[in-house]
Amino acid sequence: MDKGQLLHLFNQKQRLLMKELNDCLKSFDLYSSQWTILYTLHQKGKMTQTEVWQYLKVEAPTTTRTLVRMEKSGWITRKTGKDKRERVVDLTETAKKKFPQILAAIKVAESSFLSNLSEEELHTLEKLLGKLTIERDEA
Amino acid sequence: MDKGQLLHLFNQKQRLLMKELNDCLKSFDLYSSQWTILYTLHQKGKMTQTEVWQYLKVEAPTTTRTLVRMEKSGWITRKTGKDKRERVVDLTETAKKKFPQILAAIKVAESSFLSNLSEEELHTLEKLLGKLTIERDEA
DNA sequence: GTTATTTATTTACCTGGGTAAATAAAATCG
DNA sequence: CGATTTTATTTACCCAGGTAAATAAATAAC
Repeated sequence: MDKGQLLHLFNQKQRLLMKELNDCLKSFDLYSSQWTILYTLHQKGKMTQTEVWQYLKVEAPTTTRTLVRMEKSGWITRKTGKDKRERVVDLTETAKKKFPQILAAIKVAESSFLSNLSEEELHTLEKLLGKLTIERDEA
Repeated sequence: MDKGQLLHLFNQKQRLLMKELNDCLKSFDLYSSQWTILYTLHQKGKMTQTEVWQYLKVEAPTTTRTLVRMEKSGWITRKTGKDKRERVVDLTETAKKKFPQILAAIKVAESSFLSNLSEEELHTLEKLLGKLTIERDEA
């Protein structure tokens, strides 16, 4: 088995998915990463920025930048908490109101992307993806 | 099956892989996308830029930029062909000489990433990834 | 042969992933 | 309490994905 080819395929499909999601979010003035955060906040409610990036496993500076953009475009608020170092992030009313529509559009795109897989294959894929790892030297 | 969660996992693993590959390429002053091009040129020999981006399914401007960087850092040459619009891309001697070492390092990283999958699971994963699609309206 | 169209590439500008280093506030240590 | 260390966030700067529009050369059309 050519592992390089397999991982190349993996990358290409990921880009294809991102492209499709961005396309589908375009009409809402949203981008895929922003949607991920929006969805997370909708599920979990108020979070500090650290909670956000740790949960999404994205680096802090990347998250900061995306959150700043989302604040500017009116999707979230970033209020200073009791601990004045931290920023508490929350959805705006507008975001909450628009959420169902966006979710519906996303679900269409996601279902389309996965449309050739049976329920069983979906489970298999999830299981196999879960096995992909980087072995890190533990100190 | 929560498709959103599955695709989120998909993204996270892809980022993990990219991170690992970039890490492993760091000592060669290379980046994952540059490696992909380097590998392609090693396999296929001289190519025009259009052949490169069409083969890798990456947009032309993205490819141009990466190729310019690779030219600057001495991995490739970009010569004007008979058709003066096109640029023919080729590996430098340095690149050819260093190639085996880099390939070896990459293979270690890739094998590590896939180390929890059996040969059969690798085939299954490839098959499932191949089924991921975006249905485009055909004109 | 001159004009119009296509094709290859580039430029300018987004978003978004990363790292390294700088703040600033809280917590800890002595 | 004052000094040190930790923690949360930000800033600056990479690389890399995308789109839209501009060149420039080749081709096609007239």
